[in-house]
Amino acid sequence: MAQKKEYLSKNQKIVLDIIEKSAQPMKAYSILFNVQKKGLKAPPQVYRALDKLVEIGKIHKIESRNAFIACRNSACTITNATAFSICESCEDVKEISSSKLSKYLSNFQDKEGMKYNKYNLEFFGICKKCK
Amino acid sequence: MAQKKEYLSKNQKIVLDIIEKSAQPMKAYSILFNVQKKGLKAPPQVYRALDKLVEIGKIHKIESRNAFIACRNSACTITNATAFSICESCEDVKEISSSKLSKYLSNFQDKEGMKYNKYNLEFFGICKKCK
DNA sequence: TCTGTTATTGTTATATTATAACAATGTAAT
DNA sequence: ATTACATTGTTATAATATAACAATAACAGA
Repeated sequence: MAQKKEYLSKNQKIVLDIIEKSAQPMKAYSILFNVQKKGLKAPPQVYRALDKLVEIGKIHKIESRNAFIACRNSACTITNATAFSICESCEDVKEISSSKLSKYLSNFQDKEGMKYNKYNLEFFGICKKCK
Repeated sequence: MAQKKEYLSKNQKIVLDIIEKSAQPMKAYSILFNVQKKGLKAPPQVYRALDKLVEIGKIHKIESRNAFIACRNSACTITNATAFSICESCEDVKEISSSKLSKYLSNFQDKEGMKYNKYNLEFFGICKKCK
């Protein structure tokens, strides 16, 4: 599950660790604040790590929130098909893993028959706790 | 089709006009630059208009690009179910209107049976022109 | 018409998110 | 040792967005 962490650089590990420990998406500058004790002092150090981690699928960016969440899939390489549920009240975010949904969207074609190699879907609502 | 524009305030009309004239999504500060001749001098004036226009569905925000695009639906009130195709080469963006897709997503339930009142979907690929 | 209420606008300042540019260091193969 | 390449460190700045408050306009009810 965490095997691939071995291939990560020092800074990438540090940033991934802090995101994985968080139950919720973290903002870049909140990450920066939290890793300053580990020696990462400047934004580029954090953003570089974030870029790489997104690229390899260890984390995902929640675009509507400018925040980053750890990927909980066992494989953690799915960077091209992401879906999230976001509670608009408590801002709780969960990754949705529905093979039915991902099949449907991965096979989606538009009117001109164009297919896509990547998508990101964000659902919004009020979660059970907040209801 | 443009009936509802009557209910918009002066600044809202100015901002909507410029976005509607653009074939592509516009960034907030590009909008600001373009409306300065019309008297809107500061970011808050643009962002307020953008917020309102998004709220009433006249425009949509492309979250992955921090840009705003005019809604081409006749009704222009659909603010809660949006889907876009984005070319990663030329950055061309089109709103997808597929009743099949919107039905599928509007009815989607997660594992706990939770339904959502809103979603935003962004597809990425290479458009025909760029291929 | 007056008056209170609400929406809209104008304005300054500042917060938040993200990248450019370049120097320094580490790593690993030859 | 030398080269090549990835990673890190650092400073500065760009790009995106909001807070806070004053001024004005729009408008309904007394």
